Amino acid sequence: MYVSARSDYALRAMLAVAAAVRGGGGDAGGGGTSELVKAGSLAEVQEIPLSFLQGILLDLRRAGLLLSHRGAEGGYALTRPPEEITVGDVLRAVGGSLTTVRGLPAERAGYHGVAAGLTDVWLAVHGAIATVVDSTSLADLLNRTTTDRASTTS
Amino acid sequence: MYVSARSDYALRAMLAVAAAVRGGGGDAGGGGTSELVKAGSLAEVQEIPLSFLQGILLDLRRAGLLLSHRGAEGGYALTRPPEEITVGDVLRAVGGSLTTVRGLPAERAGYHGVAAGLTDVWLAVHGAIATVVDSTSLADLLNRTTTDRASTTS
DNA sequence: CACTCTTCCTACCAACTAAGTAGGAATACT
DNA sequence: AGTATTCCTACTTAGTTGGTAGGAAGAGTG
Repeated sequence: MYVSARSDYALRAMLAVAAAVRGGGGDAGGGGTSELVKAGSLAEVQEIPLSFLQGILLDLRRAGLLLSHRGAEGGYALTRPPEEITVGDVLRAVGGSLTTVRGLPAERAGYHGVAAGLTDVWLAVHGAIATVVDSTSLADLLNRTTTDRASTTS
Repeated sequence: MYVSARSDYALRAMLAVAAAVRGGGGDAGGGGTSELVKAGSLAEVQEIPLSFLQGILLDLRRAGLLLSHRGAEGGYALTRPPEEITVGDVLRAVGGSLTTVRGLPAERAGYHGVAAGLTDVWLAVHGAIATVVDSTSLADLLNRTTTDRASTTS
């Protein structure tokens, strides 16, 4: 499994958005879509090149994971609570299929002869990966961070 | 998980070697390293560019999965019975680590702040993949091929 | 309306990797 | 000596990845 910079950045950005809403405004907010986070602040806090990040945020919005507002007080917010967004959702939003064999989506690798059994292996691997990433939500990751390992040194 | 052409070819070549020994000579051979398969015949039966395959076979030999002999009646053979060689062995021989985050080997991705929990996700994914590929041997794949699905049309 | 701030979108660039090729040196057998 | 094969290095080519630049479109403010 190769995790590209794009996927990595996307996850970090989503986590940062989720955390900002939690810590910044908390549960007090009443209205509809308050607590927007700007791309610039995401880039800064997670050390991601801003213009690169903007393209990623666009993908996440198109995939329906983020909503955005332009203008002076614009920014980004999650469309769903962090409990309902999984790592798999984010990965698929920016990266397409989870497993590919030479660029093709696993099930149509086209083997002949003695290699036919390989298709099953790739499908099994795909299933194993999906199980992990689809059962881990952003909320899980945030809790793990703040309770379990509060800023360990190096 | 991206399966490169290199990894794919490596697995198919190993399977072809294992099958050739099985079908060609069987258990009759007495001496040390009989039943050598030539790179050319592997390339042909699995439709792999020969000179590309040669580099892959070299990696497999260096990793201790194949032995080779030069000269007129030269070729390749497995160093261990196909029951004791797993898919994971082959993948690691040609591809290095199974999971990488932006080129780095998973455990040293270097996250700060709210993203710290991601390391655990990648380790879990790595474990899930390893479980699958390390519990599937070449012999498993050969049996699956010959019994379960003997040359299905298209 | 003018101005500012931010997202949006397109095009582009540089570096790297993957896939494949070519040509020859070493080695083994006849 | 001669031939067949593995071995090894260097190279080419095409595609992807990571990152940058520059503006157009929208949203609020005085």
